[in-house]
Amino acid sequence: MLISSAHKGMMRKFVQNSQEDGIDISLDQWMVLGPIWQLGNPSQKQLSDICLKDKGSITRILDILEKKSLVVRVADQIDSRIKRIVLTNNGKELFVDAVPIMEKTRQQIKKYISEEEIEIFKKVLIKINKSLDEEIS
Amino acid sequence: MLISSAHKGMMRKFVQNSQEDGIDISLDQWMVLGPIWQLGNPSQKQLSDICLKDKGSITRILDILEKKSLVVRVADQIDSRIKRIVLTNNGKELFVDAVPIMEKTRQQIKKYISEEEIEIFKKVLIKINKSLDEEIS
DNA sequence: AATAATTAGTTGTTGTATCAACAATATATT
DNA sequence: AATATATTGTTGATACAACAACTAATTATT
Repeated sequence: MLISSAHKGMMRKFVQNSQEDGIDISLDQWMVLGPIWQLGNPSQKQLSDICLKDKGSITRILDILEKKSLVVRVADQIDSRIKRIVLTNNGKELFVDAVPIMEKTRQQIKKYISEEEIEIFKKVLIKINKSLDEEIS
Repeated sequence: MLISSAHKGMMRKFVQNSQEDGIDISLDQWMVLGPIWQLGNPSQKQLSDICLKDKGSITRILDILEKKSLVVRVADQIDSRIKRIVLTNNGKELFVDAVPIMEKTRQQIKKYISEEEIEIFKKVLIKINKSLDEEIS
């Protein structure tokens, strides 16, 4: 319950901050856009692995990002099953604009939390994720 | 990202455990069913407050729960705007069956985590939620 | 008592999630 | 080379989210 609430709250906060700065993007769209930036021109498969989202979800988020002309799909020359995702100039701009908002949100959230606490917090999250992975396999 | 991943993983785990035991319920449905049990016959407003969900979401989840005949809506005698949510016998049964699954899931997740770590983890989550509340008001 | 403001619940819209079925292309097997 | 298997992406179904517009009923105001 607490996790759910914190998770939701953080998402809401980020979107809210973005809108205050006139950027129209959802957190999910952001969470896909980020990895596209970092990975170069990833395939949708890579994105779905990194973003922890279903292929189907990625397809639909990319549909939206493409409609907003932030991104284009380019068929891979070698393996024509693969579509590589390329940021448009629009997309790059938006990304650059959004970075400080991300940072601002992070600061707002961490305001009352010490470094040690954050370390332990992260450790626990990682452990939780590890336990879950174990059971799945 | 970590929080998102842990949150998703835990939800998945619970649903998976439920299905293994032949119970067909989503975590969201469960998260509404629980409070109905605890609060007696709550109004939908109470549910939406406690579950941290929109009124609209509650309406639709209850639609589903009613279709599965786990729950019925009963108009309040005094204030006829209010609908009180009542568990059917089916609903009560399912609830009782699901409790040990919840517990099992909790144990699986906490396996490698010490009590102290959990305490700090909770504290951080509460702080995060508090920071977020602050900014909203 | 009549009107205004508030509250409870429903419904529509848009965005997203998972799951499953499917098409197209690549790779492995024999 | 022909068939079987696996992989990538799309699509449809169902479940959920936030937000906003709306109805019906209750409470406050004047």
